[in-house]
Amino acid sequence: MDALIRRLSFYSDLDDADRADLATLRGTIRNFRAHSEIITAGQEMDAVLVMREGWAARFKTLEDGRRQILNILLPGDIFDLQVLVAAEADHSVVTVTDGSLYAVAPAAVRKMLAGSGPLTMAFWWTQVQEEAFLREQIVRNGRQTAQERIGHLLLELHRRAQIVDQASADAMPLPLTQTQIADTLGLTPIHTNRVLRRLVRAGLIEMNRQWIRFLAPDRLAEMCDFDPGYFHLDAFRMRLARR
Amino acid sequence: MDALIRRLSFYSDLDDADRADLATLRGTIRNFRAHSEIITAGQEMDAVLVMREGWAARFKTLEDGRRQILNILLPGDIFDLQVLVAAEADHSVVTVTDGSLYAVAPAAVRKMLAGSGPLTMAFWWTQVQEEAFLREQIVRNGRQTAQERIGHLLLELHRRAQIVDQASADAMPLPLTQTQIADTLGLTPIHTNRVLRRLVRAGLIEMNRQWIRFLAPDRLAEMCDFDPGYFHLDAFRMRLARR
DNA sequence: CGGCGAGTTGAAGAGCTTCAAGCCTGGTGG
DNA sequence: CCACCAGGCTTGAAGCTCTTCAACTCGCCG
Repeated sequence: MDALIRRLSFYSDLDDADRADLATLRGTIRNFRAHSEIITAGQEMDAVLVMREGWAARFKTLEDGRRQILNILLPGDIFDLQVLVAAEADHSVVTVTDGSLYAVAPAAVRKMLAGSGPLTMAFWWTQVQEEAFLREQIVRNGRQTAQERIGHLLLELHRRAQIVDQASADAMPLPLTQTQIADTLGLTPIHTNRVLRRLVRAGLIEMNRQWIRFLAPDRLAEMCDFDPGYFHLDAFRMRLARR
Repeated sequence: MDALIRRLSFYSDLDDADRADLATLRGTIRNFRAHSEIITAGQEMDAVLVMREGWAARFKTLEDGRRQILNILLPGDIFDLQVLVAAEADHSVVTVTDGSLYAVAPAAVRKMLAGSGPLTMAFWWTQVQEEAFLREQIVRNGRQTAQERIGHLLLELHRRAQIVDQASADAMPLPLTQTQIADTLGLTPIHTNRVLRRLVRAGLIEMNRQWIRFLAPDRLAEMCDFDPGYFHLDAFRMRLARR
């Protein structure tokens, strides 16, 4: 549960008792291969799933096959806390890479959420953050140009990867295909490709099939109006300090 | 707290004790006029706000003034449950009409959430639903045409208004301006206008500045691939029955 | 070595935006 | 009481971003 501990610790200083509580939540580990559909919309859920290793993507498809990725899931991300109250999934999840996840019994999670300690608050936090990612996704796809969207998404993923120790200061693994990026940003793969090439030619990024390097992160951030305030990282630490 | 009770009751059968608990949550009533900014991004939050009467809209603006509405708030909607863990708002809220809201102390809400009764579950539910609305908004704006987006949004609002008794079977008050609809759907007001007129000419809807009537709801729903499954209404009732 | 998935590039076309102008309605003040 | 003004709605015309259709390349795995 390394990525999860790492992520929760980012918000809340967990002591040994908290870590022990977290251990009891662990549940079973399930491995998965790339491109497998872990959850299918309409399916009845029976466990809370937590990403352990690898990347995945929430998505919905329209009748005629158009696909929209809602959010990318990184290690440490929790999906379907909604299983606690909802019977069926309203969207699907597909894996991007090989990896593994924890499947936790809803009852254990519900018990943990009834508490009020640092662990509970940290969990709440991941949910608040997840919602902020969705909101940012709406702004990006609703009001930004293709170039801005791509830059913004890449910077968000980089920051999120850093939080769980999966990225260096100016580079990270990027296992997404250009089609997946396009489906995230409401674009066609063709246009996504053209814009990515343009960013490379402009000397802003460098990339291959598995990695991306940010050559001028500040210029990129300014170009696409990226302000990581919605991560609420500082705010939370301030609040902790205040208690 | 009529709309809130109405909404929570839709998911969970609240008995008198639950209603009494809810009453203690009531907090203070604040009135507002149309077009006032209730919450400004970056502002520190001190209360959980619940819509009582009137409509509002969450939104974010980019540096250069482009505006994106994230979600429309109807009576019974709860905003900023995130105040429980986050210090500052990451988006703004502006009112659409005159109205009023409840301001509830975070401590009271936190206590309520630590429970596990029908009231707590119903609150969780509103949050799950809210997240589903955000996801649907992403699909709409990412992969649907202007005409589909508009039809889909109108049908969603109608369904939500019905839940809190603010709409009849085929009509509802619609206080949004075309510019606000455009800002919700990532379109220009000009194009929004053109498409709305087209829907009217096609005999699908009838509207004026304050009202909309659905003349052929089924045809409209089919045209824009509207499936209210993401409201999770049935799923929840099933789960309740199962306990 | 053959084939498949992913990436790349070109050319034509559609949907939506931008710029521009006029209209309608409700509220305000002389 | 009515003229005026502002905000919202409506319509036209031109233009740009992104899409669609098409073809070709590259790298990898069987």
